[in-house]
Amino acid sequence: MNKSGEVSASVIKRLPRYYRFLGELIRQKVERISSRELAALMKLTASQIRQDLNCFGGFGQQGYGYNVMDLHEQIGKILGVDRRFGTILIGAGNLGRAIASHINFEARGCELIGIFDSDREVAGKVVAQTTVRHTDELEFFCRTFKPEVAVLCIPKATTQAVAELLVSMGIKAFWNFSHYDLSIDYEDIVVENVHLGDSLLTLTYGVTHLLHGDDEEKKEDN
Amino acid sequence: MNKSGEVSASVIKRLPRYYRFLGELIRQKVERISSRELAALMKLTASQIRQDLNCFGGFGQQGYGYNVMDLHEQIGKILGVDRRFGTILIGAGNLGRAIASHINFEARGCELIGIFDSDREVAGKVVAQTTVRHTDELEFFCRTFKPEVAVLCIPKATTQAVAELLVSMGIKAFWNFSHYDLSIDYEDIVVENVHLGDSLLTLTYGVTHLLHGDDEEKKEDN
DNA sequence: TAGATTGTTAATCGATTAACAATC
DNA sequence: TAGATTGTTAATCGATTAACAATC
Repeated sequence: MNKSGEVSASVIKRLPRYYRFLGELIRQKVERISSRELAALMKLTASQIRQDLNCFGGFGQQGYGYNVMDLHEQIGKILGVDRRFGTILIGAGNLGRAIASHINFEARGCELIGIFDSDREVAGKVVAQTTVRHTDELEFFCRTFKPEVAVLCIPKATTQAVAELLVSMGIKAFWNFSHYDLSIDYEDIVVENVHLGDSLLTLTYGVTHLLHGDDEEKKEDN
Repeated sequence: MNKSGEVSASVIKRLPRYYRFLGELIRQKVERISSRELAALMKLTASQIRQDLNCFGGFGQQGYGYNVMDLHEQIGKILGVDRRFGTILIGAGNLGRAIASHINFEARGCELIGIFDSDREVAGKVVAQTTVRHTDELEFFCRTFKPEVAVLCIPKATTQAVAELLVSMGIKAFWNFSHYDLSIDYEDIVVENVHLGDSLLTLTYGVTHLLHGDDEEKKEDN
């Protein structure tokens, strides 16, 4: 945590991983854990864990460590998993359909209430228990149901325009899978870009240099 | 770049994005660009761009800037897009099928030569011009075709075991979409974990705190 | 040559790690 | 109480930014 109450992006990015590991520990019936033990498990330092958690408050107890269930719940609250942000998905192609059916939105504070596609062939089909609507209905839908989060699985070329329309309809956050770096000029819009292609290229870099004996390499991401 | 020839992970993670923006500039027929102009476009500092590029060599020319085509090609070579790493994908569920058809592997130095699934109902079906094989054939396939990269789109529970088998069959790198943090004990294995759930949670954090007037918020990733 | 912009060194900033007093 | 482990401050490390001499 810096001078004011701001939590740095590095810390925030680690929170979901803590949440995930704590969930797993609950499943394994672990009741308490020390920062040292958790660090060993997650391949971090105990120091970092304590620093990270103390950005949000003192969740532990000296001499004991952390109660797993309690810490899991606290981090969940910080992340907002108890929310129900109305969420729409635009673009029901291969990727869009996979995201819609593969991701547990509810477990992450979002509720998928609408799927849209500009292709009239696709509209009407059912994906993840939801009937795909044509994008013609988008504005009416937004006015009626006021979704706050939009998942973009549309081509690069249309992304900027669609995003601007959605912002004007009240969308507050984008989970952007399009190949485009969404940088809205509006303030107070949250953007999370997922560049799968970039991720694969990072891997390619790794293999390329591994096989070429730049003997430093030993990658492990999170 | 640190003392020895090692390039830091932060720099490597930015390379694909440079590559992407330069590709776009080529499409727009831009011939040359200065670090200052590129920085404005990518929302970075000119200093950072010059530092990053100079980890790999002097690609620019004083008083002129960088030749876009040339720089694009150089970064491509560094990433390894001119390679043809034999690549297999395990798990032809929703996500696996979407990845197989949505990602341009060839443009990123990988060639998708096999898709596998443990479900006999799925095996035999065609995904991305490739017939899905049953995992029974996996070992024989690896011995025969010697793939180096594996894309894992399988459930959490099976990931560790599958990964270990694949390492023993000579796989050098994993693009891991399973919910599991793959940390192979073997050295010289490259892992790129894609945690879509974590990414969505980061977004949820953003919306949660945006709407709650932690007025600092103004997120824009990578 | 003069102007522009790089490559590179030095300064700053932030994030991670170490240390330890507080306390359960 | 004694032992363990946190919360937090201080030290270190690395990454980003600024500055500027080199050079096209």
